[in-house]
Amino acid sequence: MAAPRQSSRSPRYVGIAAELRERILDEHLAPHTLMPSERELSEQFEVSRMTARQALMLLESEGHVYRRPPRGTFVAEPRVRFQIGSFSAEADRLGRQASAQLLWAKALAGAGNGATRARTALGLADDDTVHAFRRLRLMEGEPLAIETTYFPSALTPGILDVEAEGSLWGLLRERYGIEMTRSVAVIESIVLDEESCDRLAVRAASSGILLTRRTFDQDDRCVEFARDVYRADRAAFEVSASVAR
Amino acid sequence: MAAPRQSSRSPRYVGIAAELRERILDEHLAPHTLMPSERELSEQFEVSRMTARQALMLLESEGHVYRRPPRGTFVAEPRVRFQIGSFSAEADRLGRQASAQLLWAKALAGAGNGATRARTALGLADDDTVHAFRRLRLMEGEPLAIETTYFPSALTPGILDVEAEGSLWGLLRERYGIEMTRSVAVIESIVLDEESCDRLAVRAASSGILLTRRTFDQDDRCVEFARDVYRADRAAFEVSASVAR
DNA sequence: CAGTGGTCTAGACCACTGG
DNA sequence: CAGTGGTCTAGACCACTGG
Repeated sequence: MAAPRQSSRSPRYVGIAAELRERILDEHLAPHTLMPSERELSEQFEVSRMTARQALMLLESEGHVYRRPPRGTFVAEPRVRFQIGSFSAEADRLGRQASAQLLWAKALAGAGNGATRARTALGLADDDTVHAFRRLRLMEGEPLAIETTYFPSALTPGILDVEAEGSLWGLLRERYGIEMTRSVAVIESIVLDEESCDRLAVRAASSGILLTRRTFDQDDRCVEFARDVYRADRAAFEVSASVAR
Repeated sequence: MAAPRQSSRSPRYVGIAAELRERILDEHLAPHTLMPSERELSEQFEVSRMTARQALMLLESEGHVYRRPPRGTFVAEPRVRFQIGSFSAEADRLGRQASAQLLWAKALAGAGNGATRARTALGLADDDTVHAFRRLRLMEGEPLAIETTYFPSALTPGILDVEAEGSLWGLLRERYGIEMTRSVAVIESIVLDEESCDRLAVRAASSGILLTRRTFDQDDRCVEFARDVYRADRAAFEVSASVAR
């Protein structure tokens, strides 16, 4: 029940995490390799299970391992590098299979539901409606992001009736003659909410990257507002910018 | 010593965090307002201190509160929005005071120390040297980022002897006639290492945003490689991109 | 010196999975 | 049914700060 001497300066769990991290990196442990359980670690390092647990939780937050109760803790895969606004294109470039699972599609009017924010971003009036899609995006069958996309209803009649398992931007081009030309986005680090964690198959309160995007067409109209949530342990973003003078 | 019924579906600490989050948002608690201590919460909610602690740690990871032992837990400030490659410029735009604290400046040759990686990024040969700076960047006196910047030595003779408290890009322009024109960057979510946490005055293993950047000049030579680490709770990035066809 | 968060112990019960 | 991680208890000692 008593705590022992605090002889060394850095906590036990940090040292245990460092040793496990070294094992993963130095021995090039393959992704999905099973790690020792919390109880095994607590015996090996002669600490309580809560301390062993802290070490594994640190490694998880770093993206080195992932946890799948009640199966165990496993070595994680490296991150996928994305460019703004092109989940499908980036998958193509990497030679991987991208797909989308429609969660919902609806027309939004009035306030609330993100409709107000979307209308503002799209430069619409208060009584305009928007068409909205929420889709789970997967790469090689693994869920990586949840995209919520808003289009002005006036520009996209009938879009809600189309199957939305592929590229929405492709649909805009082919069906509505709208060419996306540039995007402006904000990227930030967030904690994922409960629903997102479920959908993305990560544990509660995992770290995520929020990308909020406005996309403009050939006439420089804002034709898309999107709020995309990515798994922070699996995604990185590549961006380019010209330097302001 | 025994755990109680697990009657409701969501954990106690999530509910406690939700209630505290609501207090902060609904009552518009001012940044730096003192929150209840772990011991106070454990009494109020009739849970053990470890459970109250879990709730506060969740709020901390969300950026709603920050902790300053042994003073207590406080309401956090909102995030600052950055553009790629312009700490000083963005501070100007926001009407805030930016500054830099030089941590070190040196010439790097041979392998290791990030020199190999910097040379590769800058397109240099193995026997070229690079000039490197590490600086703590502050806004209104608050540390927000640690920048590590590499320049080809051949292009920047004598740069190590200049005071580096201001804009390095300004220095390049005025002293070396180098105009930065565009940047390519990768943004990802990381866990901050021990030294970075110390410098940025956040707790061990806090979440950070890593921005790795290459910047090109008027002749499209890569003249800068940078590895910048931002506090995830205080920074967001605004980027723009043209759509690939 | 009172009070804080950080770390740690040595247990407990839970839902859930795969063999 | 054995084993996992998730949650939780009821304590403990620590370094450190501000009054």
